[in-house]
Amino acid sequence: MVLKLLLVEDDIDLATAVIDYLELENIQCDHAINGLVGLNLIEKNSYQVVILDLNLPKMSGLSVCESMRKKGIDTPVLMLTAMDSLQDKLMGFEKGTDDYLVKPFAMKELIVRVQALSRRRSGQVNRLSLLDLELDLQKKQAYRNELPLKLSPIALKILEVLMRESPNPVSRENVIQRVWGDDQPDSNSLKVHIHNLRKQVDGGDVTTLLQTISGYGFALKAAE
Amino acid sequence: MVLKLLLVEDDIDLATAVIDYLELENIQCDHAINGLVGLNLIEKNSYQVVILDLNLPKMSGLSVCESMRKKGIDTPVLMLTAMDSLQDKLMGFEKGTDDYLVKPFAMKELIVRVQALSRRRSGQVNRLSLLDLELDLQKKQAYRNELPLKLSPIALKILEVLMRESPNPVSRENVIQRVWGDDQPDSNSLKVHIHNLRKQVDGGDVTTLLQTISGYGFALKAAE
DNA sequence: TTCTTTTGTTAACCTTCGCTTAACCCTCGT
DNA sequence: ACGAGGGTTAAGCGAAGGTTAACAAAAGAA
Repeated sequence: MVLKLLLVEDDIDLATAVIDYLELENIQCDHAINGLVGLNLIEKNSYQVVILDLNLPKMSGLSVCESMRKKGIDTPVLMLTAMDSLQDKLMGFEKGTDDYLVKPFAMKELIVRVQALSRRRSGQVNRLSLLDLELDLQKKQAYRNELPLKLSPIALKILEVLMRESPNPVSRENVIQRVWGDDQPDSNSLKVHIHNLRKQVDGGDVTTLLQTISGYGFALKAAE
Repeated sequence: MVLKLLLVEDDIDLATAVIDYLELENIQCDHAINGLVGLNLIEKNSYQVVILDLNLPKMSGLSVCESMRKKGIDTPVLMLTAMDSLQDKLMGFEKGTDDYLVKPFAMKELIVRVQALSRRRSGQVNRLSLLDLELDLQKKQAYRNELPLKLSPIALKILEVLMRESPNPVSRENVIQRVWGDDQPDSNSLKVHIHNLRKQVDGGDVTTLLQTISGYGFALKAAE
């Protein structure tokens, strides 16, 4: 699955170095030059992880983090900082930061920390389950009520994304981004795949799990 | 919310120190003396976070982490280590570790890292509440008295605006601006949405929360 | 290779539901 | 009494979502 990050950093040299390095690892990374621009991008697009510099023009990394949390965006945040004082770290965690990295840092460490943050939502664990719905990522096979479902590769990916976020909803854009990455179909392809997925998951005589959140996206959970 | 952790650590002094400190913060913590015992506990019980020492008798922290991941348990893991080499960290992240802490560490930092790890899982990131009225921004779902309300996207937005300002009133213009932005409807649309919102929020046999401030706008608060 | 099967995309069509609109009602103050 | 501010209701429209089938592309099998 495609990783997409946002780096908010005013030091151009550092930023390009990071982005270049990430590219080598096949990780796509947008860049914002200050906190305000960053916050706008975060609201508009959906990222797997956001990397924030602590000291930014216009709006500090902490404020950005605080604002996005208040808006209900819970994308994992990795904070970059020149300082190593405990106080700073504590402050950051209070505002909803997920991890810290002290400058200067090794590129490789940045990568693995980013991956650790995103993994919680993608990879590593190979069996997901929700009630009687199960997904074996090794076998690339899903089951409902022990019975195997017949899912196309894309349907499987969509199911994976939804199960990772369950019971929270995922926006259409977010699903599309995480399933197709950048060459996205320009039609109602998602609708069709959701339809097929639904037929398999909720097809039998069972409680429906795949819910539509009007004007937003979809969620996997038992109806309330 | 009550946090329940497992600490796997062979250094008894360190372990008791940690557990005592956690207790002060009202965090409950089980203790395992070696990797094998730890792994068994992890399988049997369910923890919000597991704290693993890297060097353990019987079975190293890394192996424990690897094993639990292979079994499909995706509880967040915080690894404690005496070493600070990049290699060790990389190795750990590969096996599915979520975070690292180098000994010696400040207790306070341990706490916040544990909290950061657990927060991510339980989705308690953003919830607004006023008495028995709650709004989960993640789930895009509001509750009154634990019961889910059926709200349209616009009603939800209005509710969010009012809850953020509660108990202060918000002017009509302000609500309209924040909900519709620039292409505003030129009719009594707001009236209708408020009406629908009211039906859901104050519909049951409960104290009314959505008050009209005559000549100005609306406020969410208990009537006086 | 060639034929077959699976999978993904597209577009046309249908259905449902949310939003706007307008008409009407109620109440209160002057 | 009547006008203004606010509340209620229902109709209609349009967009969002769901369904279906045809075609294209890719992957397998022979």
